[in-house]
Amino acid sequence: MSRSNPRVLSTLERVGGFASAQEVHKLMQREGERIGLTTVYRSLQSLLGEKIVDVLRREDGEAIYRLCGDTHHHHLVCKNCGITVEIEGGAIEKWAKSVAQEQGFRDVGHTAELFGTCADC
Amino acid sequence: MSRSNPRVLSTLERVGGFASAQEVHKLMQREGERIGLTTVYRSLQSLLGEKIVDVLRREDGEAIYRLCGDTHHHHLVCKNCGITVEIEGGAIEKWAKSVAQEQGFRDVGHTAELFGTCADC
DNA sequence: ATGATAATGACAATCATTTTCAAAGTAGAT
DNA sequence: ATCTACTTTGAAAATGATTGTCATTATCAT
Repeated sequence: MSRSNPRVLSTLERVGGFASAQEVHKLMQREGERIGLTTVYRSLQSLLGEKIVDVLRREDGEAIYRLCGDTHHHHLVCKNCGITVEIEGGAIEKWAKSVAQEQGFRDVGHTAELFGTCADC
Repeated sequence: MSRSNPRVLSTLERVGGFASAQEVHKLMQREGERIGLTTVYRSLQSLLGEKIVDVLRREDGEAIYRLCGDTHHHHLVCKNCGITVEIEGGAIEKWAKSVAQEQGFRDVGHTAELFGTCADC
């Protein structure tokens, strides 16, 4: 099918935080890389499938990506400045599992995000 | 400026869960209401500003709205048939609160959704 | 009724994302 | 090196949600 373009990954590494497909593309262009927007989208999609990157949504709905570790975690995002803290979600995992069982659901996954105002804002 | 159209609100009440602007509009049309899509968007925007509705994002980025009643709850959705169960989220509330405090965040809200396969599917 | 102000909706514009498809690259066999 | 089958690429068009525009319509106090 389609593998992820390594230059996209390395750019995202360099960013060290969240970036949208459009931003990654612009950044690469600015740095002289010749790559199409389509390829950037495809690569990010791939990386997402391989669980190498995480996706989140900005307030306007634009998808933003960033590298994620191999452990399943959640985010605490500042609504004001966008700073993000990774959170351990052990409590959530347990909760999800028990709720699922109660309701007779199988293969239950979950999303959970916290947002607020950080200490500096 | 622009106040929210009460029919939009009452439609959302009737839905009793999440719905996108497009869905609210379609629903109203099906029920014979004559209203423009633009007005639906504006009204939801208004309701959001007045904190009468909550907004969330679907996986594809489409914005979905729901009344934010006084009891905060979560959803367990079947990926296959779409059936939805409302879940009490006391455990999450506590978790969110404690995490927020640890990290020095204020005014922390959260989103949490569970999805899986229901017993009938 | 009149005029000021706000609400409405058809339509066009915007913008992220996806799809299409033909061209370019790659690897392996001969 | 040449041929062939397969994959990757990217330009351009399509899609779909959301927002902007602006003329028309409703509202309401005078």
